[in-house]
Amino acid sequence: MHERLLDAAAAIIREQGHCALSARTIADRLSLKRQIVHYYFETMDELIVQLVRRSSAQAVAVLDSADMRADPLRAIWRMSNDRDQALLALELAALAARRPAVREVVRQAAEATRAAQTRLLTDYLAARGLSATIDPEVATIVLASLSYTMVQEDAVGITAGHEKLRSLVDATLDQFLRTGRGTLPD
Amino acid sequence: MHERLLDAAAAIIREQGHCALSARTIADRLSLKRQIVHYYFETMDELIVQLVRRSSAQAVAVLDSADMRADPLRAIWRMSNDRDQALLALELAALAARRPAVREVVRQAAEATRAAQTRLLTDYLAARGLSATIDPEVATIVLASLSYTMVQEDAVGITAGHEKLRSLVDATLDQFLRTGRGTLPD
DNA sequence: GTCTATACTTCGATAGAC
DNA sequence: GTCTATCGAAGTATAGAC
Repeated sequence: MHERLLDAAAAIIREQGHCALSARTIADRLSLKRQIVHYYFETMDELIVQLVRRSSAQAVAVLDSADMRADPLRAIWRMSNDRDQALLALELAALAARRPAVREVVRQAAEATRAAQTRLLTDYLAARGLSATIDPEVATIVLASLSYTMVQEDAVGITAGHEKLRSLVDATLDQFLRTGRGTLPD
Repeated sequence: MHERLLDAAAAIIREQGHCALSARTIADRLSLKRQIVHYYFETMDELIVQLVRRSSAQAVAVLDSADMRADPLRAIWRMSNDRDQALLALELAALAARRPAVREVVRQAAEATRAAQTRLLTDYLAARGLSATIDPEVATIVLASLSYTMVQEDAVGITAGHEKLRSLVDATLDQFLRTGRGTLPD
């Protein structure tokens, strides 16, 4: 039941935003009474903290798995473009900015994801004897930032320029995969 | 009073997030009773719609003013890095994604800002007879995306890689201003 | 214009029955 | 484990006094 409550919480945050998260909305989704939440979690803050820890561990596990290593930049790009995952991460960040009790755990989760992405790219370069023309950590931030922005904007119906941006990123990643380096013209 | 209520609403959203926005928190900030909000605005949705329209008009006016034209890319970069403005825009976008009644007006506001930024850059290039190596609209999205991401992350205490990213963007914008074109190495 | 008063809903959290 | 019952606080909104 512990896990099912966290699943329900994640679904609510993704579908309706973190403002909609409450003991009632979680329990309703499982056709239970809202007091059940307080039986499994002392407070709502504690529930959120555990949700963040679980999501972060899953994301880092995927990043550290073997099938990300063939094309790490595109893997990061695809992962950050995963709509469900991105919306959850965005909402958790917004939540953390206002809620002291979950701030630190969200900060740690975000930095762990960033570190795993950077490690993935650094290992790729080292294995091929390449020296990057851009810092690997900066590259991961740029990719994550662009994809999160597009997911966020898509949710509002803003699409101006998105197709062109996706084409540019795809072309740049293709070039990187073929030649070991690429440039984003400005 | 109409304007003061909108000012208070904007301040609450910036400081505490859009979940904290209510008739009560707005009125409290002005030492008034919460019912005053319903005298000036039929519903909370209507208040938010008017706040979005006002903020958008102000932003577009700044972008269309003469002192942005000397270095448009840096102007866009500085503007998107304005903490107060960025936090308000991010919260309004998050709010719009979940609140049908304000979705359309936020979408229009965001596309108006993007169009004004793109126009600024396009005019700059045309006045100097430059042809950009990157689409102006895509350039504005990249700059806005990177700065919004850093503002958002700063609010949570995430700082990994931010200094390096700011240095890279600064160097790239310097190069663009000097030579009329620049490259973001990847 | 701004207030008091009111109605109804949802929130987090606790106590205690079964 | 899950429930009913209850609390105080906060939410939107309306009616009506001054």
